[in-house]
Amino acid sequence: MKAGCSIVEKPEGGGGYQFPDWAYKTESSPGSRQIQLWHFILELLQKEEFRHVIAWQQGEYGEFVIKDPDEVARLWGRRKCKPQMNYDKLSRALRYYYNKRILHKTKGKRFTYKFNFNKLVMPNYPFINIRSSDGNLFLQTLPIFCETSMLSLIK
DNA sequence: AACGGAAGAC
DNA sequence: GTCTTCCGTT
Repeated sequence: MKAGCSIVEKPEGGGGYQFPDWAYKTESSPGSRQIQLWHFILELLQKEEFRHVIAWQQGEYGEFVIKDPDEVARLWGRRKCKPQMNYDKLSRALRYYYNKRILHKTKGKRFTYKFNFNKLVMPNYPFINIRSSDGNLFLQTLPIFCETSMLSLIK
């Protein structure tokens, strides 16, 4: 067993889950293995405590900015028990998402990437599962859903 | 900073 | 398969 690998980062008390189940289904989803990087990114994005580290870019739905690359890498490394993780390696993993159509780069904007939510999430997770106990809060967290597929379902 | 090939871990 | 590690190139 590796040293320092027993960390279980569960959002506690105040933070709570603002995110639908599927965003946390990293270990319980059918046939799944380890946590995926894009799950982790969404997780950070969803918590206010990490807003100085990573945050949604206002104006562009699904676009986010890594404000502190070293810290994001450190947190990712801690989660994956990879103490040697850094932004160079993390960003290589992000680049592999380009062909998978999970992410793409916002060219010209430093440390800025964009989720392809409509391609990635909606086909995989039915609308019914995206409901949170607090609808308004959810809309703030993931405006992309309102802008794309959700609207057509609501209207 | 950002990209993507290559090899390897799991 | 999903990264992690390393690294030459742009």
